[in-house]
Amino acid sequence: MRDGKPDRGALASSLLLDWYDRNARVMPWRIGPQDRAGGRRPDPYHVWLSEVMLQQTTVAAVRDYFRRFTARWPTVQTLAAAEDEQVMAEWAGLGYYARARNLLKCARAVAALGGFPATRDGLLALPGIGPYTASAIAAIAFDEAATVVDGNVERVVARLFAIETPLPRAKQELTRLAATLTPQERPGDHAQAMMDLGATICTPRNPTCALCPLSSLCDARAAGIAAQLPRKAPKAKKPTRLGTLWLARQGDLWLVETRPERGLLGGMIGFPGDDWDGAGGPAPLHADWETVGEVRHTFTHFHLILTILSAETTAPPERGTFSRISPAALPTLFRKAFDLAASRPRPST
DNA sequence: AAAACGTGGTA
DNA sequence: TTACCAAGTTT
Repeated sequence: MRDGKPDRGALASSLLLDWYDRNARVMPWRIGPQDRAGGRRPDPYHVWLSEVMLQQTTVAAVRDYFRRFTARWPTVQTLAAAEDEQVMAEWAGLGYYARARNLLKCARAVAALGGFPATRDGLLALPGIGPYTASAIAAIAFDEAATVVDGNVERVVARLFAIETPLPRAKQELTRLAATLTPQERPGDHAQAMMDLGATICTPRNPTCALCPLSSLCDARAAGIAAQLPRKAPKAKKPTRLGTLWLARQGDLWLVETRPERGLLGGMIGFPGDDWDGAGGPAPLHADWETVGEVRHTFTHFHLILTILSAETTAPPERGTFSRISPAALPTLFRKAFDLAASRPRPST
């Protein structure tokens, strides 16, 4: 620019936006580039809700959850007024349950404020909103020229500038470089374009460079190392843990307990179990327990193999409460155990 | 600052 | 089956 050379960031952004105008993915929470140009704005509530759901979660998994949440709670005020258990139940199966707890805290804070803060800094102060989400909402809902850096953007930028430093060490440099691409005009479309490009063209394994609007500017492409970037530090092997789950039944009622707010599956309904450390533990009530099978499940940082014990009983429990449950309100691990025990034939009365 | 925190799809 | 990956945040 000042030196007369074309600004690489501005050129990249321009090419990217042209591509986005023709190739933007359609999503329930998104205002497409055409409507956007016509002056339509996305509802900040929709942007926030979708962004939180999309944290470490695929678009395919989020779609139906987003539709159910917005059908049931059309505004942040209605969500703020919802009961915790209802929101946790609606989130069940989506994972990372701290998001749902923070979602409610955030909705209540926003309702108390009378609306969403319109700046990145203001958004950053809210629970469950970190650097990525604050930038995304600021850019998409409020046209702030904030730089959005998610896994897609890290990959696109690492390749565009051929950054060979492995993640997470490269994070700061990638953020700095991503900022050189962020335009003052259409920052929200730019952010979504970067993510669409990363999700559909500049993919982790086999990038389709032939279709990429930025291929002529891409250093990694020129060096023939696009598919090798970004480099990542090797991950630790997951340990395997063993445990037991007790599924006690009284007709249509099952013995369940609400898990502590903090920690794994926090705040969710679950069946009583031991500590999943292989040591076993006392059953929640005295009964003639029958082994009905085994459930294997993998969490972020360990594999789990649970023995599922079941009993039909009227004995008083030492833990938990007998309740009518909806399998859909259970985290996936417990839903697997439920499916096993519930499908078990039992003596008719 | 490293570790905790879910799930389902894909190679 | 195993490992990686997906619009990260919190402690």
